[in-house]
Amino acid sequence: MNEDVLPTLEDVAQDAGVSTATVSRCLNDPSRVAEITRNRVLASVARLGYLPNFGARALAAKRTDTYGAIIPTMTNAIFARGLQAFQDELARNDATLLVASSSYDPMIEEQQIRTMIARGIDGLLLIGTRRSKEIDRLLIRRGMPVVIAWTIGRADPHSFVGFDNAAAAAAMAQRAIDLGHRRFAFLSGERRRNDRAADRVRGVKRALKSAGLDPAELAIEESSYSFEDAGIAFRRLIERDPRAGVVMCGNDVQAVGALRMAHDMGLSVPGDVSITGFDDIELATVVEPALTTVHVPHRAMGRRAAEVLLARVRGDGPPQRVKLPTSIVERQSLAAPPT
Amino acid sequence: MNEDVLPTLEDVAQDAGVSTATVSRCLNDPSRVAEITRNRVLASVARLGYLPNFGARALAAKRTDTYGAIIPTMTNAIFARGLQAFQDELARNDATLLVASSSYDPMIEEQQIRTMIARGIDGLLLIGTRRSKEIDRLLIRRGMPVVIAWTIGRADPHSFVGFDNAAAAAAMAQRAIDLGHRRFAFLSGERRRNDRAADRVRGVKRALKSAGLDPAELAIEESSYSFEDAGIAFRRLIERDPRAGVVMCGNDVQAVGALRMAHDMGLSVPGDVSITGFDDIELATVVEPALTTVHVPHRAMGRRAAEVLLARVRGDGPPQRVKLPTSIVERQSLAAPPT
DNA sequence: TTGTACGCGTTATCAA
DNA sequence: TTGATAACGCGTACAA
Repeated sequence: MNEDVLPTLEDVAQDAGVSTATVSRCLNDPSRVAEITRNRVLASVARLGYLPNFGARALAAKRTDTYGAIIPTMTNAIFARGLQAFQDELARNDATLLVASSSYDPMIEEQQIRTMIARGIDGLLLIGTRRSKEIDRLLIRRGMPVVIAWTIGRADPHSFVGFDNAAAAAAMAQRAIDLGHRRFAFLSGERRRNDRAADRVRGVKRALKSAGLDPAELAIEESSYSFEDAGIAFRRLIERDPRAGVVMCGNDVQAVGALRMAHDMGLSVPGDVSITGFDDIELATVVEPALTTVHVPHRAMGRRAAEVLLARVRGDGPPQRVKLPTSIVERQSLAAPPT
Repeated sequence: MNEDVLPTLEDVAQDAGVSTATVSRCLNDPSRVAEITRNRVLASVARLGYLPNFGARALAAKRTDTYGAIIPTMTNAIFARGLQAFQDELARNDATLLVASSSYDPMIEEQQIRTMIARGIDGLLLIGTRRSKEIDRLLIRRGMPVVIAWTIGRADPHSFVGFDNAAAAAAMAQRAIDLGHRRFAFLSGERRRNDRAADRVRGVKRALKSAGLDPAELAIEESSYSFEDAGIAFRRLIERDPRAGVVMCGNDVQAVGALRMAHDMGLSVPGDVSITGFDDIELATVVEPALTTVHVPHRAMGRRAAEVLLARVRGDGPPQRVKLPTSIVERQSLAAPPT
């Protein structure tokens, strides 16, 4: 039946009665070969079931059409959605996606970046800006095109496709202030390892300050992004300030954890205390009360990130900074404080 | 400063005063080189910041240490968790993960399989068994190690790491029967494109039959895996059989959609109607009432799948069939029917 | 234990 | 428009 070994360019060339160069051209730049020969070659390709050898192609062409993405976790819907959009856009451009998750650990991320570079990726998607100078230098030295998503960094050699975390959080705080709230608490993610979490807290403090409130009075607790931990942190916040009118949360998962704990503590939401989320994942709509939260365009971010990265690799101009809009989705978990 | 080109094996060899073969050995099989030379070589590697060229290595070694995974969607927590575990295990073995999602479309999956083969993966993780004979033949012809997860197929050239979908669903039905239920409805995923969905329905019918009930009376509606669609399908089911005592759902996402629709329709759960889920994702614990559902060991599946695949690539024996246990998690959404 | 030298399957340059 | 052929950078027999 079939040979045991896979067909090579050489085999196709022989079968079609042309040189390997012609076969290669047929595959990579069909317009440069006469239609009649091209048809003959493509027929041979199909008949032999030829597929180019990836290693050989990468070696000769110095590119892999492979892109890397390192995200904090795959199990949060926000990254999953963004990643899916990123991959879809890559696929549309005949590129494939290499994935790793860092568990929000910069050291792990650094190792994964090295691995991916060694894997010959053409470009890299990273989340946020918290990483060592060394690894940044390595990226730059290797000329690796990088797009950073989920945030808008300062000027940088890298591209950015994200949104203003501080401004989005500030807007939500302002909304609560407008409703008459004066006592705020914040249930945050780990700010030390996560610049988006830090930015969100910063945004809220800014909003408080410009409303004439004292940012120093903002009670802050940090928790991991699990329902369980978030619930515990929520209880600590309430214990610290039983009169807090709004507990703003770093993301929707934490907000749902807070919601559940509030329920367990016999607190009504938003009657006794308001709770706000961040991200607007589907989860926000199925809990009771539904979460008032910040809508973030995750899919658009993933897609745009891929576009920016692909353009960069193709050499279309300098790094870009794409700032996407966020909005507040009003549902039931935020209301005016009891009078 | 630095050269514009990246250092090669040659550069390292020159720097360390040895041959390229020795450097290569240092990197791939350190035990085969004297400690003193090895140290010198590794020092050069570090100083020059050498990283092996992926294409060259793949070409010469005929492997890429890259594994593919094609899953229906990244946005369902069950696959996200499994995929994360799969990747973690790969990383532990110095391998990386290539990802694509097929949106439950066999044609898309087929194209992605081809892309991944061309990309030179060493092994492949697929979900379920619904695919064309052709693509299966291609996989076999190329000698591609494949592990199929989330189900236990029949004997096959491929490995399996999954669970018995039919038996798990049957067990849940039996639980409801034991509670006294007699009128069942099933809210399923699209069975035509999804063998796990089909198996689950089959399992329930089997349980009904062996309890002396008529499987033909089981009302079935299909929906996509979104809260919205599932809610609509739930309403159709209730309209078809207003006296249904239990609506079993194909997964937790659908069950939550059903729960919400029941709430909107003024039905109390489990007072007026019981609802069961499948998967046991975190979501199941935060809704009200919490879902009684089938617990599936997603992480273990991902990890074991990686182990099986890696073993297969290393040539450790024939394909394996790993069957993992499932269990029923009793929460609040299933109760005895009103008497 | 180390070195020599060839082959892996492409792409791309240069001629024809 | 097509064909020879030289890289591309590494792994690995085989030899020393």
